[in-house]
Amino acid sequence: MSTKNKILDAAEDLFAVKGFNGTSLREITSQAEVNLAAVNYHFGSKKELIKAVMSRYMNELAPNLEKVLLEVCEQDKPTLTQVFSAFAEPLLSLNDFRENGTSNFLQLLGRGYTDSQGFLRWFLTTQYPNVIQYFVDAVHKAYPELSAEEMFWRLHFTMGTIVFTMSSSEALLDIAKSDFNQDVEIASLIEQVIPYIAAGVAAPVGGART
Amino acid sequence: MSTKNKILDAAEDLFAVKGFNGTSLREITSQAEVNLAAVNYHFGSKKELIKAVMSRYMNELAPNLEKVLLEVCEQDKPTLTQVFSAFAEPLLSLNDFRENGTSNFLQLLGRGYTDSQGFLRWFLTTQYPNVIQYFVDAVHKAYPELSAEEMFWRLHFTMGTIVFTMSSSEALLDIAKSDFNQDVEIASLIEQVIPYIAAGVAAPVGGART
DNA sequence: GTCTATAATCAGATAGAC
DNA sequence: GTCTATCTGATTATAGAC
Repeated sequence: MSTKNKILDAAEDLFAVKGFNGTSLREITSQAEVNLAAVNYHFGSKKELIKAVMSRYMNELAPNLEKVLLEVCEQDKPTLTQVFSAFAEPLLSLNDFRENGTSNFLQLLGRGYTDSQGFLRWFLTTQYPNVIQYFVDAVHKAYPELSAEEMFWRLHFTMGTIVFTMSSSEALLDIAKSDFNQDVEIASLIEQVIPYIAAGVAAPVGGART
Repeated sequence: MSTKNKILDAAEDLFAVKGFNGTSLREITSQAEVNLAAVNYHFGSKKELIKAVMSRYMNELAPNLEKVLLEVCEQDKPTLTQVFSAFAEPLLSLNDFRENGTSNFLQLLGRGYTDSQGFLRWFLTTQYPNVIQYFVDAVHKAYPELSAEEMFWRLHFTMGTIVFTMSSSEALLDIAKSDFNQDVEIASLIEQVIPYIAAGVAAPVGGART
């Protein structure tokens, strides 16, 4: 395996667990068993390394997401559950791409939102605008009564649910195991979150009474 | 104002924006206009300072939360919307406690969950167990069909929604302003999130079809 | 491309004068 | 309690030999 990939793999694992700020290049190169200077040789800087780690996943994921979201859009009257379920398969197939790919990617997503003051949000919206556009279209088709403002907020609530859950998923899965003797996999976690976010987005406008 | 409080105030503001890892003691003391050595004199270490910042809010908030949650529990058949709405008033009253108190506190909560690898979760569950217990009781009374496992997951989804939304609230409020010319306040954000989380927690067990 | 060595900077913490 | 000065160790990044 090339030095570049060894660095990417080690960086990904460490970033997911300890965050971008919390991981030093020394930890990365030592876990990757390469020389410290290799990071700057291959990537130029730590910031570029972070981008490279994220791009590797997004380049794999984006075409698949665009495909399934377009398919949902082509239906006459898609349901919100269908929209959110569409994410499951592309996300889970990241596990074939790399070991723990799904949870690593979602954790990185969470880290990027909170660690680096919006840098990742900028990166995603400028580099992968289609995914976001298709998603908004799909939700709009499933729930046309939702105004643009309400859609904006509810999608961010949803992003929060996913990203936060996944960025603390390791701890949560541990607690679930010790408290309920329940050996939850990332796949079933995704299954559990879908009804939650679908119901949240589908909530009646202007105050639910549930 | 005492040196100790000047440090607490500055630390709080910086921690909320840049996270615990991302804020140095030098930044804190310089913004507080006190000497660098004062932090270690008054608090002993950076970790203790973090605890002190969080405790100041929790000691203010915990009794109020316990009170309103007990009130909800005393009702015959509370609704989930009532349970979550109960949080609004104590949280918003943090704005009287300190400028931007509500959003600062919620951002700190979010930081603590992702920055420091579970340290804050440990801190809250061991130092303020009553709040959590009363909350779980209230939700159980409003939705008794929910099993302990499902409750566990849905409450963490809810925590994610709140915490993530608030930790990126500054950016989100900016976007909302420029995109929709909508001047949203933290209070109306809380109002908007309540139907979302109430619907999510209330989602039918075993797969919603919405 | 890979290495050693080191520069330049910044971190948290502390000793000791006042 | 507050200050200056400094220690110790870690960080990112780079220069230059091989």
